[in-house]
Amino acid sequence: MNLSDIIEEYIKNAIDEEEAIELKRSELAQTFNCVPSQINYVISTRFIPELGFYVESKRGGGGYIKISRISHSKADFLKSLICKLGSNMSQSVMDVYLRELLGYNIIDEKTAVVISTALSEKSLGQVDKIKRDQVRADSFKNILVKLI
Amino acid sequence: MNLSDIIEEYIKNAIDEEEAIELKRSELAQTFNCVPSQINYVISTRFIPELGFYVESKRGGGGYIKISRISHSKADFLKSLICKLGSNMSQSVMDVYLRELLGYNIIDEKTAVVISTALSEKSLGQVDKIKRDQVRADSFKNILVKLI
DNA sequence: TAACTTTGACTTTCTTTGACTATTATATAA
DNA sequence: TTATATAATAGTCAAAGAAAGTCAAAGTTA
Repeated sequence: MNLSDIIEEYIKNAIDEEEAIELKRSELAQTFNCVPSQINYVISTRFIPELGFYVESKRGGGGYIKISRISHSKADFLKSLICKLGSNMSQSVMDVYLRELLGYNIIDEKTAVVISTALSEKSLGQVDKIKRDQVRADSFKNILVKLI
Repeated sequence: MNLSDIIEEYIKNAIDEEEAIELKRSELAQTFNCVPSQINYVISTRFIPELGFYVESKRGGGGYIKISRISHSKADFLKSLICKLGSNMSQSVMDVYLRELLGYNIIDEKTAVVISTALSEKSLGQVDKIKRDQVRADSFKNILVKLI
């Protein structure tokens, strides 16, 4: 576990049951003995909307960073997700979506793993590299449609 | 016994009773006084799913290589199925296997649908027809390994 | 000779750091 | 009271650092 992972865990722990929490970037940085911008790094890689979080902040005196959990209607979510998808999808982007679906309880852990594995770079290894992302997008969309 | 064999033994020893271990590629390479990529060689030749292992890793600071034993407590069924599978699988053959897995309660209905959809002829439509059955076999095998 | 092993140069991914910028609240000056 | 300076925050971005991955050439061995 690196520092970013530790900070991530700390924040998730702090949110826990709450709907949202308010942090002081500089305090948190001091707590973990890192530069303040590392907090931004952690937030921008681990508390993104795709993972079910929403972040607001304010600068200046009394500034803060507020992290909230977001909740969504499942059907709407699936539909809008399908619309959003293009004809290409990398494995990492897919995994982000899967985590998002997980976060909203639209799929369970096992299903996420199955999909991720089925369409991993490894599984599609025999497909031309250029086409892999297209095949993945096709398949993923078909699955989402079935899930509705 | 060559170096790769020794490293293999070392890792197997380290896993021993454990479910999984986390290695640092560079540390291990130092321990055995070899180049880091030799660790990849050992892993890719001796810790493959067919031999009962699966491997995950992460690059960058705090990176690691995690090797897990595929647990024995789970159905031998999956293992023997994996061994049985060839390098080609049509959609209809896959669906037969899925129904079988369903019958043994190894997967649930939803998972079966997801897999079937993910690897349907439609989903793989962009893959050359000749390769579709190979890709499906690869992917299916990877899924089975994950299911263990 | 064919298969397996060892090596190393190059690539990719993820993290950490720090200099510089932008915004907000508060104190001070006009 | 209003404008301005100052301090207190947070944001951005790119460079440096820290792993792991890939691939092909060279070496070994059966």
